[in-house]
Amino acid sequence: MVRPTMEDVARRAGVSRALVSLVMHDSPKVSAPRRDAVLRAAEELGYSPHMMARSLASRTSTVLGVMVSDLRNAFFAEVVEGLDAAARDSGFELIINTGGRRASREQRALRSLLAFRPAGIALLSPVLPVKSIDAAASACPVVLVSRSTRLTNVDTINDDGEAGSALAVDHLVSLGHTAIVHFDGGSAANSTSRRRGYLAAMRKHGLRPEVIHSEHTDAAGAKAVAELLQHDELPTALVTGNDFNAIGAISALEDAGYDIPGDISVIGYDNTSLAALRHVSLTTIDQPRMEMGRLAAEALVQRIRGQRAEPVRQLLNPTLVTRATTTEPARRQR
Amino acid sequence: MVRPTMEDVARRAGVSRALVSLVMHDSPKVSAPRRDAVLRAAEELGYSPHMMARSLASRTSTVLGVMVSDLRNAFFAEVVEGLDAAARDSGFELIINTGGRRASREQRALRSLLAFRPAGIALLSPVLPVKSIDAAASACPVVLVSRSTRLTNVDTINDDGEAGSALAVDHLVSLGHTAIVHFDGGSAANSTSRRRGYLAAMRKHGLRPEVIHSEHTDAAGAKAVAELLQHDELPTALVTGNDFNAIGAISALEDAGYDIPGDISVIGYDNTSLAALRHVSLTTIDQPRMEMGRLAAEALVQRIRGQRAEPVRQLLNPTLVTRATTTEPARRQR
DNA sequence: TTGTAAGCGTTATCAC
DNA sequence: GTGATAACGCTTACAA
Repeated sequence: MVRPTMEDVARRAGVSRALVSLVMHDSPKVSAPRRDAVLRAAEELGYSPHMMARSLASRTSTVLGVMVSDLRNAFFAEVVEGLDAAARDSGFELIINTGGRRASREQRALRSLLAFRPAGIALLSPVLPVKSIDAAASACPVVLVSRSTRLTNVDTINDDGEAGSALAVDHLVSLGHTAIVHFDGGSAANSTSRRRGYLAAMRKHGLRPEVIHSEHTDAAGAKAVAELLQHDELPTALVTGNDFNAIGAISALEDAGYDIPGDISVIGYDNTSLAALRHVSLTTIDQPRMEMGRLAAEALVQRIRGQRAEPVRQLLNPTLVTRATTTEPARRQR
Repeated sequence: MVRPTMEDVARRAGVSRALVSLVMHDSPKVSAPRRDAVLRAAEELGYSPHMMARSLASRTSTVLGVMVSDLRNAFFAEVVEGLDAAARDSGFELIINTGGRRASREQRALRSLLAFRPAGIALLSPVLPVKSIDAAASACPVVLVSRSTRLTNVDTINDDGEAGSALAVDHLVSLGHTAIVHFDGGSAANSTSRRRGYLAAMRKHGLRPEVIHSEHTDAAGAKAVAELLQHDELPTALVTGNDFNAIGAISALEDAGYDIPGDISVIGYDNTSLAALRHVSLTTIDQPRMEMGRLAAEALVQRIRGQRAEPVRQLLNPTLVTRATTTEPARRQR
């Protein structure tokens, strides 16, 4: 388990350590024969540079710290995948910690990351207090995904939840719907902006908004439908808080004898992989999650390279994915 | 961005660097007043130890390298989550790289990880050649998840795909089914053992097996049903290669006018989050994915601590999750 | 072009 | 208990 060092390579190649260092960074100012000798010696010994030692000596880092609440959440997993791809392109490695959406655990995770003196840190939807974020930002560049801030030394990458909900409402209105109800996402981080977008869009079209409180699960979607069924008159369309909620709602509506989309159109949010299943085929709102990860990494790299000082405020546009759960309203109201 | 060092803390507390080091490791052989002085100085300066320097000087590492093909795959995301939890419990951090299931990329990812001189490495379902794995194992402890090996210096954590399929067949047989068809997973890494388990279980029960070639997607499931419908006589039950395939099959069968499970019982594999949706409510086979991650981390930690030299060969038992897509066969055959 | 030597921020081994 | 001092594996002026 004891690996060869630069010293070993130097000795074997009959040169100095500094020369080996130059070769490893393929510096142009090394003569061909020496370079070959070094490369051969390294090859024979199975030498590979020691990143930590390199980092320490050069006072630079090729590590990007990432704090994510939970990788099982497909949203974060995709953002991390985007981060990873962009980081690799720029020669960085990811060191990942989970925070479980609990401030205390996030605090610890952040401290661990900082101990590696990373070149930059990406915080995905953190619940950390602003002062912790500010403190981190004074140690290295920081980018926030799915969270806003006024800190000018911190970049942010967000998806435009208001625009997404507006897209959903606009789509339904263009199909002829006027009675459109929103199932909201309760305490989830993104539900406020989604609700706000729904309300604004309804008002814009001169329609009366109605919000039923729900959560981001299929059980909650079914429960919200139960509540809805108490009404004298049913809406012709539903804008749900996310795909799971939509699936639960559809299932409950079908159980109650309604046809989707014949009787009621339903639209989800997130375009999770299940929305694409032919069994589900859910019309929904897509956010460019991988893209968000890429942009986060790029924002960090720019700051690391000192190419930018002003904060970046990315607000990504969601798009509508039309599938089989939305159509024109039935004529039953006449 | 220039952070205080141990030297700074020592100076401010009026002690030597060595003493600060002792305090940071809360060594018992430091007098209370000195310890307090050091702690206060550290606090005031916002000092935090430099992991890389510590690693270098102590010739130890608190880093676990992880290579995963794709975090968007829920299976791997959950395994990583388990790794992360167990690593944190033992004081390790994860540094993650993706390999995209391409040997060349995996090779590069592995090299990157090794450059950090990690304490151990976890390879999730790698397609790397054995010799690369062996080479890595000569640098540090290595654990393989979802891949077997004869290398005795490498541990493996696998789920028992044969047992899982047998569980599915046994369940159906106990309900009274005899005409049970398998949709296999094609070129996927796990499909061979699942198919083998199906075949063995059918033989065990004295039943005639029938395999229809398919893939791990819902579209493939639907396609396999189309093929099935050419038959004169339909089976009463389906053992599919995974949950997506099952959903696609169910959807296609319903479109063709069959009731699930009234006419045909269907069983999935993986217990993905979508199987639990009430709209789907799929009977399926569950593998303890988080647990696999935990065990992988523990295997590494044991080797790192020198507590074990013999290889670990974990074969985890899957379990049957009974939901709404399986029931007794209809009597139509009489 | 190549070598020398002084760090980088720690830990570890000694003396005291 | 506490403090020098020599590593750890590498980079980087600066000399040669």
